[in-house]
Amino acid sequence: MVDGRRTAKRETPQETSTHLSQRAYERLREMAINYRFRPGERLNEGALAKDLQLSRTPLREAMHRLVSEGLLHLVSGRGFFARPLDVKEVCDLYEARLALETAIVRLACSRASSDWLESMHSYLDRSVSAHESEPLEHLLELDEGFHERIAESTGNLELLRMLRSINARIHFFRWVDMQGRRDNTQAEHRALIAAIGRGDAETAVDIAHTHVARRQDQIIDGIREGYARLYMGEGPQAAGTVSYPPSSEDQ
Amino acid sequence: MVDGRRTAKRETPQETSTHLSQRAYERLREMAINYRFRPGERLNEGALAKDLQLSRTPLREAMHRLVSEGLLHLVSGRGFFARPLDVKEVCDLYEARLALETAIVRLACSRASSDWLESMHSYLDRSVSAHESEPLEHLLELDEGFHERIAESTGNLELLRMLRSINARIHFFRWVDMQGRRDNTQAEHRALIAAIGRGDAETAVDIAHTHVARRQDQIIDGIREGYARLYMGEGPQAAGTVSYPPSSEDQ
DNA sequence: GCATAATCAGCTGTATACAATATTGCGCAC
DNA sequence: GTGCGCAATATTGTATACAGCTGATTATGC
Repeated sequence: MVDGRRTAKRETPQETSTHLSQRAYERLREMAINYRFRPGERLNEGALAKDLQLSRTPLREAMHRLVSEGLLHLVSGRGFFARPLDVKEVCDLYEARLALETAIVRLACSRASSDWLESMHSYLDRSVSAHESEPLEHLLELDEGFHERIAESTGNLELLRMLRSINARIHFFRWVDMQGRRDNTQAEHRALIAAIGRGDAETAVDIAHTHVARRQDQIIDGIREGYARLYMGEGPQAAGTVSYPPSSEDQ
Repeated sequence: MVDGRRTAKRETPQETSTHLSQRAYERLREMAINYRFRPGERLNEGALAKDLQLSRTPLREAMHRLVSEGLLHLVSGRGFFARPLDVKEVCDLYEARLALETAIVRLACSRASSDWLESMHSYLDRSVSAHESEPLEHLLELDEGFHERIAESTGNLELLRMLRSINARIHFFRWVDMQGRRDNTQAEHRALIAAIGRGDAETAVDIAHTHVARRQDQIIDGIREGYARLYMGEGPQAAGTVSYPPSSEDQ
């Protein structure tokens, strides 16, 4: 009666990762990023474990990692919570992203290889062909990919890691924001790559700055809209305990 | 025979944190930051758990968090490893720190309150009095504290968090570096605060940049020295399995 | 009826059990 | 001696057991 689980796992043959805690991490991360949990919702380990078909041990390991990444909260004695919709936090993240992106672009200007420039042009070509037809989600991924590739071009894995971590946490808000206006960022992206190609740091930084900062202005509205979207109608879960946020400190 | 542990815990009365996984996290973090483990060393969960007087469950939870923070590595099927001494990684971290610090100082210029400026002056006064007498470790903490306070002044918790994370990972190398020369950074710190106080972003950024970048030059030597220090004589552990590094990619 | 106390179910945090895998040590051929 | 294969051993990854705490619900006094 003990070992049935381990073999049952094999019944679903296309398991991607060997370890359950890793699988749990990936799935929970996706859920947290997209606010599949209601903001501030308390997460029941038993129920989640059953859902994901594993035991609480690897589940909790995954959850601890997500706490480190700011995607879940842990309250002593009360367990894990989905991150709340925190306006201050999102603003901080946007500001941090702006700082990062600026530094990354500046570095890219002095390091971008011609191979890389070529690959970016073809990346943008592919993005163009995708533009109006694709679902929003995919367009956003293309945009994130664009900026992460610039980070990769610096060769600095830590900057890339930080950018990815921030992108994960603001992903949902950018998605909400994009629903309002599907504006075309293609031209700006081209100009940015051109400037990087010329090694023109001042222009490149200026473009990147404007590009990122423009959204920052609108983001607070976006968060409000996100609130509405999650609590009215189309929340990802059916009937919900709208439970206690850990209520850190602000607003 | 099962419940003895829970009460045994109380025998050491000055327990700071309620949860064992939290305690394990704090202790392991300190150990990882200071390379109390040999670089790349495989960490035996059973032995560690016995050392820390807890079971493997909370220990592994703590370790997963440290993996997220780049202080441990996890290799599928082989367990947890101390981070290796990775020259490329440390260089990346220094570069990222430079970028962060620049952005932080720029923000601080437009946000620093007079209260904050006053508190910084008294912080520097206290640091002066400590200077030549204190152990290196304490001087380094003062320096880290100085920079983290500037980050706090921006009000941006994410920038602060990122700075702290980086500082933890380069702490050891700064320590090694300081052993070479106990140079006086007081004057630069004063000048930096003064520039921030005037809202003079260009000067402030320039000071911060020089201040951080200067060390970057010397850091590679520092890492080499760190190698020597850890492998020759004074390693923190007595007789050791100098076992397999996960051998990521470089050098 | 309202506030407070007592009970109870549910959940978390930790320890332990156990199967599968990795590593070590040994014998043996060469 | 050196390299290979196999047995024994150790260690990981996961499941389960269980004590104590949290929050809720019911009971009780006024």
